[in-house]
Order: sequence, then C-alpha cells, then structure tokens
Amino acid sequence: MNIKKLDLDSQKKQANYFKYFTHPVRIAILQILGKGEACVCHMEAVLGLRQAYLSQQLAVLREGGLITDRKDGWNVFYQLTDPQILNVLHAVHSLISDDLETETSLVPESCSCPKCAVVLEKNNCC
Amino acid sequence: MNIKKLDLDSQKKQANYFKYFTHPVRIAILQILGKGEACVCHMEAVLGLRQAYLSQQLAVLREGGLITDRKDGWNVFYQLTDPQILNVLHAVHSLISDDLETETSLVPESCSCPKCAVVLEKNNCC
DNA sequence: AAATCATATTCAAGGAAATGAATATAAAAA
DNA sequence: TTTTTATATTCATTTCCTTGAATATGATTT
Repeated sequence: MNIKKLDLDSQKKQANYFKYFTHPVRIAILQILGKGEACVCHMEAVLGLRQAYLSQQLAVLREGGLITDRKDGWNVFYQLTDPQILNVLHAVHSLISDDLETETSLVPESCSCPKCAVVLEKNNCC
Repeated sequence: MNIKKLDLDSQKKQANYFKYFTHPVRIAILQILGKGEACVCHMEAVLGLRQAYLSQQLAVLREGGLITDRKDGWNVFYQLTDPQILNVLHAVHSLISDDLETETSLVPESCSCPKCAVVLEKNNCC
C-alpha cells in the first residue's frame, strides 16, 4: 500500500513547541506576562507558588525562547519574546472555554513587588 | 510573602488540551483533516505509517474530542470536530516557521482510498 | 458460514516530563 | 566583608507518554 515514511520535520518542530504549553503553571506565567513584564516575586505573589518551582518553569520557557529576562537590581523581570504567543493561548481558550468562567483569576490579594508597590502607593490596588 | 494557591482550573484545561498537539503524527493528521475528511487508509498512504499506529493516534484525538468519525461501508472517515482547531495550528506555525519550508509535504505519491480513487479516475492525480 | 478487508484495542517496555527537597549564585545593604 | 534578598540549579523519585507487537472487531464479499 505504497508505504514511504515522511520526515514530518515541520510537524516535529510544532509538536515540540506545543510542549511548552502543556503545563498549567507555564500557561499562567504566559498569561501574566501577556499583561506586561513581571518579576519572579510578582508571579510568586499572584500564583501562590514557591519561588524555586517558578524558577524551574521559567527556565523551561526561557530555554524554549518563549520569554526573555532583564535584570534590574535585585529583580529579574521577564517578558514575552513575541506577543503573538498570546494568539496560541487565545486560539485554544476560545476552542474550549464555556465562556462562563472569569478571565480575571490572576489578580493577587496584594503584591509587594517593585512594580506593584508603585501602583499601590498611587491608587491602593495591584 | 502572601502565598495562597490558586486552582488554575482554566489553565489546567488548556494545558491538557495542548497535549493533543504535542505529537508530530497527530499534527499531521489534523493538517490532513484540515483539508477535508479522510479515511484511515488515506492517512496511511499519505504518511507512510502502519495502520495500527495511526489508529492509536486517531483514538487519542477522538477521545479528546478533536475529531469525529463516520462509518461508510468498509471505511471510517474522520473529520475535525471544529475547524477552529486549525487556528491553533496556524498560530504556532506562524510563530516558529522560517517560512522557507514548503507547506505541501503531505501530498502522497498515489493513494487508492475511495475518495482519491474517484479523483484519480477523473484527472489522474491525488 | 468462511474468508477478507479496514480499522480498533490491549499490553508491556522504554524513555521523557513533573515535582519536591536541598543547595547555589549573585547583587545590594549593612 | 558579612548578611540579606531575589533568583537559579541540581538531583532523585514518581508519573505519564510513546511505541512496537500481537490480537480483536465488525462489516462485506464469496
């Protein structure tokens, strides 16, 4: 039946890329960064996860080239390498969401990271 | 530091959904079905893979609800449950492609499946 | 009914990813 | 220069995914 294997090179690349999205914490990180750059301590406050664990996941995303970092004093600020990454998230979200759930589940009670501190002083809200 | 775990329910759902896309053969299947419904024997011819193996991957996609099947005599024709699934594929493709590679790597030398046979009789091409 | 054709399922071995615990680094403050 | 603060890395264990081999199902033709 005319069996001849193809490389599926392009499909392999894509399949590998999708692996960065197969983890809830990594998705949450990408969502947070979708709203602008953030330091690790901010994600720690927002997600309520241990720093070491977040660093592990950030390393995965960094090695995959999805995010880049910028050092500023004590803090390391991360950001999306390409804002189009959000398109991938949105494509899947619109496929599977019941659209009853709130999109705003990533707002922290309080956050004392540098960026949030400034905001807090101004209008008492993160 | 104000640690309180969130559910990340929505992110878990999305992460799980992304798992269906982390396999080159499954991506190839979705690409083929993006062009219209196809029977297993067609994918066998196009991809040059064993039938049992394809059935395994088709079962994964079927259980995930990404594809549905329709029986017609000997053959089982599969199709995408939701054409928006292609949006996910396109979002990643445009993120990572060098745009030098051909998109047409999924054209078989010859295919004797019912659909292709009709076409072959008409214009000698699959 | 038996044989055949297309497709599906089960099972087991190997490999890769997830995660917790412990520890390392490096910049800034004291 | 010691201490502190923010972040990163390593390692070991468990869990999940992949894949090949063998076999089952179920419709169709003979």
